[in-house]
Amino acid sequence: MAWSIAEVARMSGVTSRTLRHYDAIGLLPPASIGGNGYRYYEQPQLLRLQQILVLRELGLGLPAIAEVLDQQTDEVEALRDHHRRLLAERDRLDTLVGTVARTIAELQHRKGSQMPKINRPENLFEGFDPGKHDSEAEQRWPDEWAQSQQFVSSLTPADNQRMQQELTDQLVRMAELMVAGKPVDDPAVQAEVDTHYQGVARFWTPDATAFKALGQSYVDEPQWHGVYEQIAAGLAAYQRDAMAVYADTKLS
Amino acid sequence: MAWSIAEVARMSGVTSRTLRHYDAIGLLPPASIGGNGYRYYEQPQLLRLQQILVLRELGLGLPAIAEVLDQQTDEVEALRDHHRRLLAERDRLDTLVGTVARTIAELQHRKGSQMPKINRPENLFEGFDPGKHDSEAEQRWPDEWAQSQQFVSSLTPADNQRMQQELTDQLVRMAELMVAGKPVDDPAVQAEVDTHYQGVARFWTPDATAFKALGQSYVDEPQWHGVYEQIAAGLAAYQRDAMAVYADTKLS
DNA sequence: CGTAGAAGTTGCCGTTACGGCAAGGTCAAC
DNA sequence: GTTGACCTTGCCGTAACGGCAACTTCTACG
Repeated sequence: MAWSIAEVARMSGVTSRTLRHYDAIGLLPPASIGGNGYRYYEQPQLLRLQQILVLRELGLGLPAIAEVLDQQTDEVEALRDHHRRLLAERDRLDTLVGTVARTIAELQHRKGSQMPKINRPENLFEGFDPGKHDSEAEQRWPDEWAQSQQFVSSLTPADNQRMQQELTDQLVRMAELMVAGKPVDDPAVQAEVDTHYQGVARFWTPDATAFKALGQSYVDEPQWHGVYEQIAAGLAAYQRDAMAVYADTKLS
Repeated sequence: MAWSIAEVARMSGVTSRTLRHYDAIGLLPPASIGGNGYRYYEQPQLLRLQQILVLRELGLGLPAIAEVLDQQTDEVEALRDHHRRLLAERDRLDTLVGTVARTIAELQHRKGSQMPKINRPENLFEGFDPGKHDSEAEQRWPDEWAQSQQFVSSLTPADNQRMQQELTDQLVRMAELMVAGKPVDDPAVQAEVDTHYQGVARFWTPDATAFKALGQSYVDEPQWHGVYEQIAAGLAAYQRDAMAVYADTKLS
């Protein structure tokens, strides 16, 4: 009784592609090949296939399986050899697992303690006097300055509280982008600048030059600079650069 | 300062072939390419290469490394992912190691129609009468025999208990070596025989011929033979052969 | 200034055990 | 005769390069 390749595949659970492969490497030649080139398998081939699959389950390589089944190598010997390699490989993975785990722990430790730290102080705007800054803005854009002052005076303490909260959120998000290494022209960073711009626009509407000057003031004005640097080192300059890009691409 | 590919290879310990590969897959493009097609690297590339090698040491794939270094993926996230895969693979190998070991044991069982099982009976020396054996030794080495008997009579029951414990340990270790397929001239086996020799030397000091005869007696004398075979089938003959090798190499 | 030798380049094959696909021939049934 | 299932060979791809071949370029030396 001769079986076709698909029948053997169904009976054994392997694919016909695999059977062709085993034929190609000489591991399991069919019992006969028809005049049409078809492969036909019989009982001995099925037995051999089962033996192949058992050894394959153990992770033995196909050349090693062939040697064992062709009696060129003692089966126990081959398996002991294989066992040693498995042990070595498992031990290697074992130490690797430990190394990777320690690396993860170290990275998290470094991130949370030493390197680019992101703070979120509660009293960020404590002692922040609105009149003590923006002196340059007051001189260069007097109309807008007056408009802005009028808006500020209309705010309730609760309004102030909420806006400070919003701003702190924005700063922290920006700091995260900076720590993540995003360049200032990254879309995510620019989206954050846009949020900032919308916030500023509630007070007054800066053009490209004014917006860049505002960014520069975050670095120059000690009060603003202190606020930014309290969040994360280098954030003031990062914010200024991001705002400059925004001014150039969206405001001109 | 620009370095050629071979200079970078020497500095970093990788091959130039690897650097070309990293260029080909876009992982580490050179800083510039000369009109002659030569690759030239500079400081930032060296830094990136070091980062690549660190992550490669952890077993991370090159595409994953590229994602991490290009800030497309969080490093900790990638490593956690990698850690999970490593754990799964290690566990797979772990079960495979057990499966292969059991298969080897089963094959040996079938092959010798005897189980390579190692027993550790508590009553190994129960009913063991020192006077009922070593009859040949008594005749061939009467002086040493008398000396040995004198030493035996000086032992307390606690001494006897301890020495039986020691001997059982030795036998079990020897059985493990046998089951592991070690040949009798394997260093580990010979080290075990040496321990055995030191133990015997507390009673008397056999030469090569006497030590071989002692080993043979473990096979011939029913009481000793029973002790060895209770530990593992074939252990008596294995011990004898190992002792013969030891006598030939160390005692003559 | 010509040439040898070192060093650079691209490109292709091989590694493991197949998976997937394409082009084309064959078989069985209607 | 046609259709659809089944078969064939053959090539590409996988991970991370190693190795080799064929060819060009740089550098030092007599």
